[in-house]
Amino acid sequence: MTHSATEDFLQTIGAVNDETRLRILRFIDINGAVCVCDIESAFGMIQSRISRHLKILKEAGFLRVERKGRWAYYAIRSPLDQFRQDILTEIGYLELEIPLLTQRCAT
Amino acid sequence: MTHSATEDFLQTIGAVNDETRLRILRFIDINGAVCVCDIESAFGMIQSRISRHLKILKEAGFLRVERKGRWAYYAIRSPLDQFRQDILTEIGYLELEIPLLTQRCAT
DNA sequence: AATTTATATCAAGATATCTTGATGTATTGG
DNA sequence: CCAATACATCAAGATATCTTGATATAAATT
Repeated sequence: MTHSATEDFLQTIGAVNDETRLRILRFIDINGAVCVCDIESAFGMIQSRISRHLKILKEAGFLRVERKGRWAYYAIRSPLDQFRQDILTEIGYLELEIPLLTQRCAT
Repeated sequence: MTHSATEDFLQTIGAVNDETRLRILRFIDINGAVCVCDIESAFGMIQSRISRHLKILKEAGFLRVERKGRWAYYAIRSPLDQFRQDILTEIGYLELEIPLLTQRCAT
């Protein structure tokens, strides 16, 4: 399904209208490509919740996925258009609680 | 009540996460200071609905109000910070249905 | 002072979004 | 082949947001 510019705008805006997604987006921005279980353990949130938020961020054009074996690596989509880049920059100014990526789940 | 940077961001984003508000914001951006009844008649929406959306846009930092007699004139707040300006610019690219301001209600 | 006009706000129903727990699918390792 | 792991998706309840209609306030007009 294709999107009008307005639908695209609202989808982009809607994706960053949630603090959990802001934190996840920033976490990925800081750490680069990470798999779902990395986020899950760093944030202490259940998997379905993380998966859902990643899907929303991906469909809004902020993230890309690359599957390797059983893992799905999410990273900031590149290149980002100017507007999404502006949003990401703005998110960088917020005082979000971003957990540390202490250990990676992929062996 | 004061806001954290994150709350401010979410309030700003939340304000433009609604197509009606995008249209109202753009309408004001195009026409300059307008009163509530101008918007009401141009959009063919009931007054409480317009009033509510204006309040949300004002509290999110996009609009200012100036009261003159019984009218309340809403205009784009100036100066706008860079991020809100970026958002407003982006809204300018959308194909929104913006009604014409044919007649002003203030005599 | 009473009425009209412009605007704001509130309560209630409709709609959308978020979270959780359960289930489904695919890949890897035994 | 079977079990375990990583991830996706769905259904249901909780929460938030939007719309409408009713009511409140305040200024202007009579």
